[in-house]
Amino acid sequence: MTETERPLRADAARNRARVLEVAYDTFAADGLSVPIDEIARRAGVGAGTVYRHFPTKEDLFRAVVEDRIRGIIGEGRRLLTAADPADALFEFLRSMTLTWGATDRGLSEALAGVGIDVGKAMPEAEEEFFAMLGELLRAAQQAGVVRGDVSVPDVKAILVGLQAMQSYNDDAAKRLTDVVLDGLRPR
Amino acid sequence: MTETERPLRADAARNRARVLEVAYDTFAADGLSVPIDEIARRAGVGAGTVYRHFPTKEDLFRAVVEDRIRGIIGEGRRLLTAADPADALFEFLRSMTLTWGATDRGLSEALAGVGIDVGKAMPEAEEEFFAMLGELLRAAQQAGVVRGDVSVPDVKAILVGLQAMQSYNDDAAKRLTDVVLDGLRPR
Amino acid sequence: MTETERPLRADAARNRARVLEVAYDTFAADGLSVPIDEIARRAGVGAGTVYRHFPTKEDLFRAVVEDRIRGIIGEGRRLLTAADPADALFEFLRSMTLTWGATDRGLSEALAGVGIDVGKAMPEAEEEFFAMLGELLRAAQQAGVVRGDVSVPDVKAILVGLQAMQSYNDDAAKRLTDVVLDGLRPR
Amino acid sequence: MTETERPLRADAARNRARVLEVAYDTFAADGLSVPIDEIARRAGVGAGTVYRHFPTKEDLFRAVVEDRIRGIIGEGRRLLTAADPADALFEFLRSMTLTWGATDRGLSEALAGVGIDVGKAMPEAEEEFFAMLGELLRAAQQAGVVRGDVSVPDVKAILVGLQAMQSYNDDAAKRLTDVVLDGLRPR
DNA sequence: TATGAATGAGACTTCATTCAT
DNA sequence: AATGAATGAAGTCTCATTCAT
Repeated sequence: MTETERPLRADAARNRARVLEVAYDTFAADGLSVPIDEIARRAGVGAGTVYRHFPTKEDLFRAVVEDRIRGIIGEGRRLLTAADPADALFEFLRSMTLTWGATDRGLSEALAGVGIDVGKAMPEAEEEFFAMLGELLRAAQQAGVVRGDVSVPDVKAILVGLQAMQSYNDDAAKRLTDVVLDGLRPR
Repeated sequence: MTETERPLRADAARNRARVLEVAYDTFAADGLSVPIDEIARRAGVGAGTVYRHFPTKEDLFRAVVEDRIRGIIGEGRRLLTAADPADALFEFLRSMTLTWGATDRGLSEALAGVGIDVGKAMPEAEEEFFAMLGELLRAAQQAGVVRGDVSVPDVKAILVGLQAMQSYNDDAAKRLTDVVLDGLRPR
Repeated sequence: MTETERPLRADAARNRARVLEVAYDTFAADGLSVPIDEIARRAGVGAGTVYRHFPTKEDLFRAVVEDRIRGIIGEGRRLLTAADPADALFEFLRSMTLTWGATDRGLSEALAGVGIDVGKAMPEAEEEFFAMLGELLRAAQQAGVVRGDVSVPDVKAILVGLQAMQSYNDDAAKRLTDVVLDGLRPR
Repeated sequence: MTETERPLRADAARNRARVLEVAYDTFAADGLSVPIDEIARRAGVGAGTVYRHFPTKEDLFRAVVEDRIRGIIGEGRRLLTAADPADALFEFLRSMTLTWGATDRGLSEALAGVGIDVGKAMPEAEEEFFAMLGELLRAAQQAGVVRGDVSVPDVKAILVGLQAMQSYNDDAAKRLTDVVLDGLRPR
């Protein structure tokens, strides 16, 4: 019933994957303001090829960031089931800050709304992300390890703050993340 | 000790001050990516005049941000003497986040290292800023209201995080700033 | 006499016809500046297929326009035999302007030499077209309804003017075509 | 009371004039689709200079075409007073077609609405142009040399047609302009 | 043969910086 | 010193044409 999108030809799929991979790395290393031409150059393709797969720069952002966010959502859900639900939220925020944030500048920018508005560009992913955060938050609150007056958008705001802190000083972040997160615990 | 800088002619000084003032407001409102031409236009001078006083855009950033940082340093010292030293650090961070941060986009960007690297661009101001932060921190630690294992760079990192949180969601920041700061208190 | 062109395979012939048909409609509706990719898409074939049958965009123009011109030539000859020869020229110019011109932007452009030079691109068709026009003109002149000092190229130029007038203001053209054509009658 | 637009600096005025002059010639010779870079190159300035004086391509069109149209309006008014009012309209259309049209492809395109919509881009000039045409038409109709059922838009449409005819075949136009215009006379 | 992916030369536009007036 | 005009290197995106599959 959905449109049958025929699979990409092998070479095209390879190129698309290559562009996406290069875009991942480049955005991660240098942020979202890298020129498309630079990405094309690093991928060893013409600029037109990038534009064939991703008609605007925002489409490329979307593809990269959406993939990342889905990975993050998966990570969150995995923690929900695998780890102690009480600690899952803390685990998640710690991992987002110290693992993902430390290696992906583009992702941090996207989450902070710099260069792309995730809510507008991919509302579904945003929604799923918030839903997942909600589950983590609820579990933590029910276990009594997080204050009851904290909302999901609050957690997102905290995350943005943690990532900014991490970008600014990775070393300090390693020690401070838990300090900040402690603020979320009931007194 | 210092180079002999002949004093500016009166009109030149006036122009410099005017440019700086306009740059303050403009960077505060629109961030650091505003074109120089726009600043010149709003200041009612030619672009060349801006470049005479500030040979590169970064020099203008530096001047604006340095001035801001000096203001902030003053604010910190004032709190140290005027307020209860125990609360001065919390007061300061709250004010930086909710008052300055909320009205000065350029400053937030600068503190977060977007567009300019404060440590490299104006080491002296950075140093004084850190010194002031150190006094606030020491007072708070001596009063026993802040954990002993927190360093000055840690406080700066916290500040950057708070401002990013504020930029992202002003509403949440109003409630969460104290929550985050609570994390700094001894358990 | 002619080069031995092996007949197209059935499916190739079908594709060629399909492309041509889509190109007709598309050029008619949107003019000659439509991208080839768009035509390929609408025809349901790959761009390469278009280029196999028409090695350059101009070749496609040529094919479309030549076909149109052959249709027009047929129309002229039909009028010569079916209608009163004296009125056939006027009928023809009226029909070209108000019927063909009004529905075929690409044809108007082609006749006016925008995007393609018919005389250079398809001399044979041009020649036949002129021959047909000559017959219409001669008949009209012999009937005494057109000035004797008007040549075939003159009639073509008049036609181009009429079509431009029609493109510019269809409403005015409906009233003015006969006014302009009146100029051709002997005083 | 009106904004005081300070006069351009001498060198800027020279450059602006040079760009405009080159644009005149280039548009006249090659039509309105010439790249801005090409105009800059021929004028011996950087592309940025063209954009300083004419922020968009349409602004440059406007400047060139508006100047031309004002010239034309002047020509029309001159004919109204200098020549026999009865013949002024015919003189004007003849001149537009055989003198201006023959040397200015860009103007013909503009009048026909190709590349720029004069009515939208410079409504005042359009209005003045139509007003002037109206005066010419009224004078001719009062003198009894033009049919009473012809309107100002009709005259404009005729003009577009004549210019297209001229573009297509200058030689024929020389003989046919009067033939076409004869159609406007009462029978 | 058909496909549609890849190419790469531009097109328009912006803006930090330099320089003639 | 001040002015604001000029420069030219990007940056985003389009499209006729070629070519691997």
